[in-house]
Amino acid sequence: MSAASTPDPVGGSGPSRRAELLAIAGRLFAERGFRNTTVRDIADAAGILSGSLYHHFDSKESMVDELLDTFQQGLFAEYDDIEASDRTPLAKLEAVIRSSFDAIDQHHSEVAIFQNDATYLAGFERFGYLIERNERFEKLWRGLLQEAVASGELRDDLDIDLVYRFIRDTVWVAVNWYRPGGALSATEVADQYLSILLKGISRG
Amino acid sequence: MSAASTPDPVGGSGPSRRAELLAIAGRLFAERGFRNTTVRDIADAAGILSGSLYHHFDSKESMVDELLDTFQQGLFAEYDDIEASDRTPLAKLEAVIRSSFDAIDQHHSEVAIFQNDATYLAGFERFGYLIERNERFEKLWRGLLQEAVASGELRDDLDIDLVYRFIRDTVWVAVNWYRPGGALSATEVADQYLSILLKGISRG
DNA sequence: CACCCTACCAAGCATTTGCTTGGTAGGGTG
DNA sequence: CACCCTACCAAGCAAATGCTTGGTAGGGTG
Repeated sequence: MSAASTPDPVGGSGPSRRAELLAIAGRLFAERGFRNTTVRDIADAAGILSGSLYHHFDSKESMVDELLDTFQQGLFAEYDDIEASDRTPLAKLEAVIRSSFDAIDQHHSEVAIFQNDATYLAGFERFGYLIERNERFEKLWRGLLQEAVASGELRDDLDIDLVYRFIRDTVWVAVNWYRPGGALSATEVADQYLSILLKGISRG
Repeated sequence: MSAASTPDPVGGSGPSRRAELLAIAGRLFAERGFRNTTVRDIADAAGILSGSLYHHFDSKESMVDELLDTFQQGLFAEYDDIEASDRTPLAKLEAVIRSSFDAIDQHHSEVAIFQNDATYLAGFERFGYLIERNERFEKLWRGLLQEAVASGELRDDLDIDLVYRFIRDTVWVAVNWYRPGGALSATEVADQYLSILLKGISRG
């Protein structure tokens, strides 16, 4: 049972079978939730028997693990670039928000899985990194908010904790209705979201 | 097996055992999700054996059904009052939002269950009413928004669909972090949310 | 041709899950 | 005391679920 080979043992012809299966699993996890997706569901969707999945992966957990870890690494790389860039705090915040809508567009399954199952998964040692990264995430967003208040770009009469949660939720919850390839592009959605967030919806 | 008696067969001494069990189930459903809460979990939390639950309820589904249906009836009664009241569209919208934060405070479990499991449950005939009420909900909120735009109270340069989802999500997602009896009261949270929503977070 | 490797099948096992069945303790009522 | 009702227990069943084991078809390589 060597099984569960390393991610993409080869490097030639199109998406490997392993990558295909992972994408299928991701879609199902995103739709039904991790715990409510059975290995038989995944196998059925792939046209194979459930046992055959274990030729490619150690366990069902390994699949989400790989999906979430890979996705988050990419996202944080973008965040780090933005944080290190030369902009005002508010401009950084805007960039981070746009980058997040982009993630919803480009990595829809992973974002949905994270939104729905991270709390549950974080309860296992294996997924301890979810907690660490969540703290890192919160520190970054909250920090940008505080700097933007300090720099005078944002109102100072609001509860920062509440504003933080407001923004975070508003952005990420969009994964529940946004569909890649739909009427509005991720950029258009981000534009309007930022307009509402910054200027409000009331007239004048 | 008459079993699964009508809600609260008696009418005297404090919360009936049945009501207690329902509250326990609600808390667990809210925490872990409906499908991830087993009847044994509920029974354990209540200090009885799982089979004993079936003296009070027909099925696990009956429990969520009763929880959600009862809650929604109350909520829509409030919405109807507001809609029928004598206020401007924007004032109605504000009232509806405040009423929703109140629901998060007073019926935390039910709101959480609805947020997490409504999509899944709506797939069953028994829960068809969830779809109907969702349409009614959407019609009401969206209608108020349109009227408020028409009356000149709200900006007219935004995508109404997007604004609708923005508000809806922003309000209800709060159930994930708001805790009744916490630092901020539901009213205080509603105040700040409305301030952000209407005026935005940017300065000036 | 012999060998090996990838991707799969066929069968099944242990555990968990929702629910059923038949029974019982204990309090109230005639 | 006889009777009944509520709230439970004890035991277990059928289905679903994650995963294991041993095997095989088929293509590539020496």
